[in-house]
Amino acid sequence: MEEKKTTTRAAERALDILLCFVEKPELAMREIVEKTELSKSTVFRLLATLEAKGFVKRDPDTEKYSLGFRIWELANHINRSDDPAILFLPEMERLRDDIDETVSLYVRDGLERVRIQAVESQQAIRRVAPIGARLPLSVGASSKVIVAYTEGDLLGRVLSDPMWPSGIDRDLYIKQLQEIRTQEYAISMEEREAGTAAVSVAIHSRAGNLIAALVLSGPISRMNEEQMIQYVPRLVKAAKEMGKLV
Amino acid sequence: MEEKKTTTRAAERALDILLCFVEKPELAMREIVEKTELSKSTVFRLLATLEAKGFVKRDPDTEKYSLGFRIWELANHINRSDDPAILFLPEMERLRDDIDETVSLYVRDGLERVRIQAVESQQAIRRVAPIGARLPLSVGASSKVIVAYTEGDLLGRVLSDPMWPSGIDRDLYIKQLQEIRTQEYAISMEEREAGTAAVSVAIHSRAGNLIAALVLSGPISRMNEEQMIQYVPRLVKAAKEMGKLV
DNA sequence: TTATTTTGTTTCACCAGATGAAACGTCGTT
DNA sequence: AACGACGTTTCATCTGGTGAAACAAAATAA
Repeated sequence: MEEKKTTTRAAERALDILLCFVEKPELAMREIVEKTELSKSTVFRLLATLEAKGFVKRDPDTEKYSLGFRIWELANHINRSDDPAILFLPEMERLRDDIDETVSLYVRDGLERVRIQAVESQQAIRRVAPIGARLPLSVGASSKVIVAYTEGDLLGRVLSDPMWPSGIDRDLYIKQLQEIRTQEYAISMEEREAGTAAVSVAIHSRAGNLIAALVLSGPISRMNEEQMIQYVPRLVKAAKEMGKLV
Repeated sequence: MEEKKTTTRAAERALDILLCFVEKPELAMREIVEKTELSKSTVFRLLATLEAKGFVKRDPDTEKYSLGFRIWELANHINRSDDPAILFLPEMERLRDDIDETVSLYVRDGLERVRIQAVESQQAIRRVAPIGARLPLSVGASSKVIVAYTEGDLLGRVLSDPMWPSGIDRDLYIKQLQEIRTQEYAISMEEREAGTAAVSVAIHSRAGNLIAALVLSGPISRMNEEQMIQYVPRLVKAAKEMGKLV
């Protein structure tokens, strides 16, 4: 699509290696070679660089790599309020007040999504949304948003996950992802839970990275497809506002 | 000194830029150029790379850079128990039990040190050590250990800090740093607080990075110079053990 | 206002140094 | 002993990272 090449390959690759640890906390060099599709020598050298700077460490027994103390050090210097869960809360509340359905925020963790923030509708019948809940990436509107906008071979790994539900058609799933990328929202009707519908959009940073999936969910009695589509512009607006904060 | 060159320059430099944010949470490009002593073009390109991957973000108004959401993301995937404050606690307790003086752990934050962990002596007269206390890098045994083993121009910045105490001789301070690097421990007698003495050693990661300063402190009535020097081997042993954990 | 400085962005020719293939080492397994 | 899996090192090739310098934009001075 866009062709901007003001980036440095070697650095880019080193950062990619760091991001591998989001999938799995401990990695052998071989696994990193597979994930990044770089040559053994390159990964070896970049890992040596990262290790020398303390960004990764290596267990001398298992010889596996994991994130090093520098990450911990940097994390201490990142503003607590940079946590999307805190940063996005006011905008989520505004959205909930406008529509009065439950609003959730999901980020990916490996092959799952985690609800890191939620504000519930104030109606008697409402979707309850405990923070911290973990759900698979195979079903649900926000799952598809996350997979649709994540670069790399996440899709392949989700599809080949042994936990993939036998009731779900892989080809349909792939087709839905395409649709999501063009229409920029995802809808699910009673996909994971009977009686529940949801509509989700992606939150991107200014640089274009996927930060999280924003979801509006409620009972199908109030949320038919037509209704949900009418909510989309409001959702998109909220996601844009949130993106600006990151 | 040591000549190992299995590292990648570009990646190394990108990581150096990230570490600049430990000093100051918001940096203009110019400041990063100064700190890293790289050329403008290089910093510009590397920042673009870091921004594209979400490791730094740029405030569109001030045009200043700060750490991005990826750091937050990685931080969520680092084991909570990788925090030195938790990781080193058992070894600190062992040390305290052996010597029965207060043991503290300091890390640097800008031009200060922060006590991130402490276990106190169980004697009636003892050094009390509240966790979270912030002290200047100009005085105290652990300050000098931190400055002595930190690469880059930390020393210059400490010396030119307007907060430098007028009572302390800069040349003496520099000389003491040299001594610390050769003898591998630092001693302070009533330097910051009357009646208190301290002996400190560095904790290095296996890769050779300074993680923290380990300090034993107590009343001068029990801690004369001779006595403290006898404690050094035990301190060094503890620091070695801790270094293995990182 | 115009001149000057400071800071950020883009271009470009050069060649340092990043790269991947392949060889080598070192385990553990059959 | 032969094999395979994984990590390490070497090396010839040539990509792509580099800094200087030009350019642009914005702030400050005059």
